[in-house]
Amino acid sequence: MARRRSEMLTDVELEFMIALWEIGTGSVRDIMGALKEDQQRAYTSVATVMKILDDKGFVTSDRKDRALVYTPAVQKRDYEGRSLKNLSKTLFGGTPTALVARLVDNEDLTDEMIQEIKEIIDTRIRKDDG
Amino acid sequence: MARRRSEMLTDVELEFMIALWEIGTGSVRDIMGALKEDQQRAYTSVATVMKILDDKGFVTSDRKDRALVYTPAVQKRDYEGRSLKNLSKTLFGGTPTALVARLVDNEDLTDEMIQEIKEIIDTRIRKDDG
DNA sequence: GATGCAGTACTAATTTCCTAGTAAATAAAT
DNA sequence: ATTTATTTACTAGGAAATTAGTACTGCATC
Repeated sequence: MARRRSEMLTDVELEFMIALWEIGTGSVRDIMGALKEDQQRAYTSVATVMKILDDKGFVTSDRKDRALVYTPAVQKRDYEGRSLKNLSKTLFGGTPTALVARLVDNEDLTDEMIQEIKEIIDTRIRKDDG
Repeated sequence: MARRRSEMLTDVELEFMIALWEIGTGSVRDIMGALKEDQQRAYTSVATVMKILDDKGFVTSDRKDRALVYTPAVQKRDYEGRSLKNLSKTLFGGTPTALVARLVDNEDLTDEMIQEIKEIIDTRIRKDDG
């Protein structure tokens, strides 16, 4: 039986998308340059995965001179939201509150982080009221 | 070249683990019964994946009569935390605050949900102080 | 025109994932 | 005792993921 391709990125795909999001637009060579030290790959590996990302609709490609130049078709913030929704759905019964509960449960969150989170929420509440 | 097995669950593995977490302990037959309507599989499919989960260390197995009885070796709350940490690391620069910011950014969060989240945070802050 | 370089397409090897069938073992039933 | 049912072990095969080599194409330069 078959698997249909997920609408979520695989680990390596995500690495490459992050590199592309950072530089905005770029060729395979550019993306290679934007990859972190520990995730360097051969040129052809990057090219292959970028083509897959094109097939999946995560990027678009345009030819500039000889080289293909890739541009994100999905914005990082959108994908972040998609990831959170996915996680919420699969592991937290679709309730983001349960997700937050588990998050602040984490003992290695500092007081500063908690405070920051509180401010984010409060700001959001004020925005709704005003 | 190779891929190393991730310490994260795959989609189907997660489905089965959720079923097992719900019933606490159970045989392949029990897990099948705990699967949702739209994720029914053949007995042998479940058995195969449960064996993989055993290999990966997510469950332990004990023989009761003829049947193998599986028990989670990783608690759901631990895996939830692991997932959040993973997401935070890969997509939010390791800062949970950025994750929350994106979460409350989601327009289909109701006012009630936001309020609930606020209370979770406030409770956590009070707990720290007291 | 031959040579070299850059880039893409094609191909391939390996591993995991996913699904499930078949075989073998064991127990229950007739 | 033979059949039937249950369960695990073994096996298999296609799809996707990961990595990268090789071949081909187009351009520039000698």
